Amino acid sequence: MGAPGSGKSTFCDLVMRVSTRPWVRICQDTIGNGKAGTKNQCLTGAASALKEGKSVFIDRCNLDREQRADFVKLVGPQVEKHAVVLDLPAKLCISRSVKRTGHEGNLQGGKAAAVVNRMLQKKELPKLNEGYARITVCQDEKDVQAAINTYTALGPSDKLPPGFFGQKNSDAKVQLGIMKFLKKKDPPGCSDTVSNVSPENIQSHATKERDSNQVVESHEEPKMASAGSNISLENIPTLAFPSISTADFHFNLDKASDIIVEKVEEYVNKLGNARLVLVDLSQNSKILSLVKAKAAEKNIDSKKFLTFAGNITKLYSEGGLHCTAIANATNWRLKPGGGGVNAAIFSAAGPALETATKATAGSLSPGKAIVVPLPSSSPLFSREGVTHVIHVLGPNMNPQRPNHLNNDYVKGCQILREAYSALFDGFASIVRTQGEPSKDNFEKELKREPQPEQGSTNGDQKAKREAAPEVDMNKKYKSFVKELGPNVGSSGDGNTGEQTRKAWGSWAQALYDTAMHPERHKNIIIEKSDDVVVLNDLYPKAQKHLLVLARVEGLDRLADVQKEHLTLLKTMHGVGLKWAEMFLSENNSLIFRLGYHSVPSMRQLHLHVISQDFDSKHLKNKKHWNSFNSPFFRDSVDVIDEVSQNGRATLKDENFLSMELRCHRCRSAHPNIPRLKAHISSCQASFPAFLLQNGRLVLLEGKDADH
DNA sequence: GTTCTAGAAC
DNA sequence: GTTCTAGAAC
Repeated sequence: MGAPGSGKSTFCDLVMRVSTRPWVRICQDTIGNGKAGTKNQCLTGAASALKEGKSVFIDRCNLDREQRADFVKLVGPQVEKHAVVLDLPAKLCISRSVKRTGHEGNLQGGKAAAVVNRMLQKKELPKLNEGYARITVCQDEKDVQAAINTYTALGPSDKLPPGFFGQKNSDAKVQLGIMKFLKKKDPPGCSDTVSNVSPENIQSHATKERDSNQVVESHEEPKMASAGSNISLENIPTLAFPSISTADFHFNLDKASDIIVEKVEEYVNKLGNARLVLVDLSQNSKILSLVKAKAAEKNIDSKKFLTFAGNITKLYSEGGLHCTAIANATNWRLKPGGGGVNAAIFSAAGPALETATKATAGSLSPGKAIVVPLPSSSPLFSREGVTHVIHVLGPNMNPQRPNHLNNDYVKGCQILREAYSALFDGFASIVRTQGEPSKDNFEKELKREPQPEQGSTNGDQKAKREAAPEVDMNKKYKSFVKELGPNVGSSGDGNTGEQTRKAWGSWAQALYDTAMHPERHKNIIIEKSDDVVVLNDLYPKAQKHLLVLARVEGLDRLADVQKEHLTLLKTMHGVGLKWAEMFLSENNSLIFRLGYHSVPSMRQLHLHVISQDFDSKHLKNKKHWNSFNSPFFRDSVDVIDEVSQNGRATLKDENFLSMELRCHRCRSAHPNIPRLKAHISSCQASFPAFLLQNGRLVLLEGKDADH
């Protein structure tokens, strides 16, 4: 399965060239005497090849379930069905498709892009319950090569293990480094096969689209919105737990990982929609990779069980992962200290946890766990949204410590199983009694704290608002580890405020100087008050693009913003809004968005007020586009919400800037800036749902960005 | 932030 | 040959 240009034919060819298995490739592009044929021809061809005892590749896009269902149904269970999904970046597929139809000139190329876009919008990843014994999802060239190797090595009577392989993050927000893919040489000999990959799809769709514009204008419901935007947020009870007994208690990692996976598998379904997260501080954690591999083998739902490298006491503030409960691998006295996770959690939770723990129990025996509700005075509660700590004691295999099991792994494994059962039972009891402890609850809890600066007028918005940060493990984790350094551990607080900051270059000082010395810049300033200065962006990226500068020394960027700046943020928003409305009164077709760059290039906090036409000669590169049209752009309304609730705004990774180019309305992908600009100049699709909410878009009253 | 430009992509 | 991107310099 895969879009045109994803490399299906190449895949088959490379396998068949070396494989000792009798393969037959059924390709709709060539099945009609070397020309494109029909689906029925493919079905018949496949059936007869199977009857002859051959193995068959169905070389066909098969992106939606309906298309592939007939092939799965073709033969009974005696024939094993596999899916290999070439889920490569849209841009790469487009680029290859355009290349192979290029002889017809640009128009053809443009249609290829349109077709790939359209097809990808219909993409449904296959599921095992469609009838596949094995599914392999390839998301980059490395995955593809691995799958090629796997199938090449498959002898005539060999079998592959069943299950789902490959990451399922179909809604990955960042697809980086397209150029890296393109720079790679195609495998030798593929150039002659590439030319006949699925032209039928392109031709037939291209014919249908002959009268339409060169690029897809999706006037349909923008399905891609859910894939590329921030709409879906995890809002579910989550337990973060460290690996029990494998650190100080020296429990064998391989055995421990087996038990973790076994117990997770047992509980993951009992827990309903709740989620389990195995956490380890180390970036190269052996236990994490063992567990990850074994969980994948067992096909455990990756939405319900994840592994996460990071500091368990800062999962929300540093990792963007909100966990309702965290497990503490403690000692039998339930006392702080001793190093490791126990020391870290007691230290981060403050004396409140010690008191609450004492009130619950005096000691703990191996294999047991106790649930301790965390008082709201604990920083773990207020900062991280953790409502419960579950202390758990595992078996001790460390001969240097008292009461060790003398290498008795029969007993050790039994106790470790008990420990995880007790832990997950404890979590289950929280889930049951709390109903749905969610981010919303977390936010409600936070709101209980006195917030003098906060008006009560927008409470309604808050309830609907999408809770703060998305979970984006890889990105988050990378920057997170960079900040913490590899060995920052149990010491607790104090080292997280300072991030690695680039120094400002001389060219980055212009806005700072304007804000601090407005009198020197009278010619460009269009409004000035004690709090802010407003000016037109020197290189506007849209018809209307202005900046509202904060006039506070030391407030260089969003990362510097704290709760004390809430009033200022609201002032800036108000000023920006006023200007947007002024522009709207002159041109009622404009639509505005107000927000900040997560990592600005210019010093001095500045709010962008920018019209959504992006019609500008200054918009020249990917960074320009993505800085306004990826999660890197933080809407002012969200920043205000986050700062008022958490005291800081979430910043998104700079990697978003190299994300593939997608239309901000219909979310279609485009191979380069000129093509993107040609598309957006006429795309009238409705904006993604995310932008239609909470006043993120500013437009004329009565006008509807939805139509 | 932009400009410049080599070299890749087309 | 022309278009486009990415990285360095500023």
